[in-house]
Amino acid sequence: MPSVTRKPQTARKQQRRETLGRQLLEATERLMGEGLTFTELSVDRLASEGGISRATFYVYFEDKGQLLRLFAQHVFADLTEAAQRWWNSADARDPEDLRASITEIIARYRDHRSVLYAVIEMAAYDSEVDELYRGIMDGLVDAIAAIIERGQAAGTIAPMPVRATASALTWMVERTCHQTLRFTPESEDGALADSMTEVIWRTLYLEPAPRP
Amino acid sequence: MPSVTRKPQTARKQQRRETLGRQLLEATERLMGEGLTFTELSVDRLASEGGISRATFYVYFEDKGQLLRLFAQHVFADLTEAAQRWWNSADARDPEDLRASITEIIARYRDHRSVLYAVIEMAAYDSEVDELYRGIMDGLVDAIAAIIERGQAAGTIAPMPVRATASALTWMVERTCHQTLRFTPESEDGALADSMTEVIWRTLYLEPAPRP
DNA sequence: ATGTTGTCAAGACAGTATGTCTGGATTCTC
DNA sequence: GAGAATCCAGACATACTGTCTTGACAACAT
Repeated sequence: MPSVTRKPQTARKQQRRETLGRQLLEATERLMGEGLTFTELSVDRLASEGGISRATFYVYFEDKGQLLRLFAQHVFADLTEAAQRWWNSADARDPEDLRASITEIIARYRDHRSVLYAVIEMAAYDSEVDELYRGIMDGLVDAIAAIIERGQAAGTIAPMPVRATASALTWMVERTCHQTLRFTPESEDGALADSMTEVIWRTLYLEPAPRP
Repeated sequence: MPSVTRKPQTARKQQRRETLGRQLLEATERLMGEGLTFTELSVDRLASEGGISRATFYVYFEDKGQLLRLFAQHVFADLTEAAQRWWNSADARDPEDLRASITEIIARYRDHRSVLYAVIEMAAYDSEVDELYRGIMDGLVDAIAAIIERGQAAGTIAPMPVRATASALTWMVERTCHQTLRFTPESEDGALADSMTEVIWRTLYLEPAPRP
């Protein structure tokens, strides 16, 4: 039978889990900032850097994957918030709005690049992380698909395969951020925003012209 | 001193390495076809499936990474050949040419998806594989950048950040193939080609129209 | 103050992988 | 058929994972 003398302290444990999560997030960012890969980080190294023992780590987390999924949820919440700005203003057809939204997404991506890098890394071989990441990205694709459909209904966006185009644009932003931010300094983020804005703008909003 | 009685048989060894490489490639595709991840494949499992012992594997290959880089070189040669078709015909500004090129790239990508998936997977945490992959992709970006520059010089392509746009389009194709081909059947490759053709066409060749 | 409870670090443990290195068997080559 | 190359089976040291136990310590209720 369950304990009678003391109520289960799952809430307390949950709180502790989150505290440790924050500590370990900082530890992860520190270690990855030194050029280490998340895969290369052993649980021992990670726990030590976070100020706890390996045994304690396993009290609160199943494994590195669960920890990373915890990190990811916070980061994705922030990133999705930035993306929201885009699709809230998408119907306005204002290129400046679009550019500002893309700029915001790039900035958030840069802030969280350590965790995002770890997620992408682990998604490549861990199916649970992969599913989480794909779920998030699918959500973004859906939102853009909705924009395209609204635009087509209103006659402001040309006919095109909705879902596939939304997917192409979404993954373009994701992968370009991922590959570019790793090596280029923040000072070039403007050019990056320009070119992605241009591609999206021309794809979605430019009037079709007769082809030669 | 070096052996006198028998000349070093490095050529022979090299040949054997390639034979084994082919065997192991087939083994890899077989195992990954069963849903296994390249990371999950132990050297032991891989060698057994390829008909050799683990010890023999280490005679011919440093580790799984070197083997994968060997695979990758063949696959990339084939893929680059397909991409060549695009930039050979790019100046012609024929949308049908563009669509045919993209279709060809998708088909080759689908053929080699096991190895490509393994490469992308391992590039995420192995810096040598990462460098190989980035090198290949950089080559593609360069080629597209050259197309854009030629087009701009000829006045057929609008002013835009050359390198960043080339990068965005390249990674769009890469990532969309990667994410889409994993889950959708071959029958949908046509729609995929349509939408990517549309994005590239509109980005590069469409006449600018006055913005609202 | 005293005993109960939750928390933690430390260490032991089995299981699995890696990469290296034997010895002995087999196959190739001259 | 002798000598060399090639292979396999197995042993080895190392490293990491995930589980478990132990003992120390602090919070807390009575």
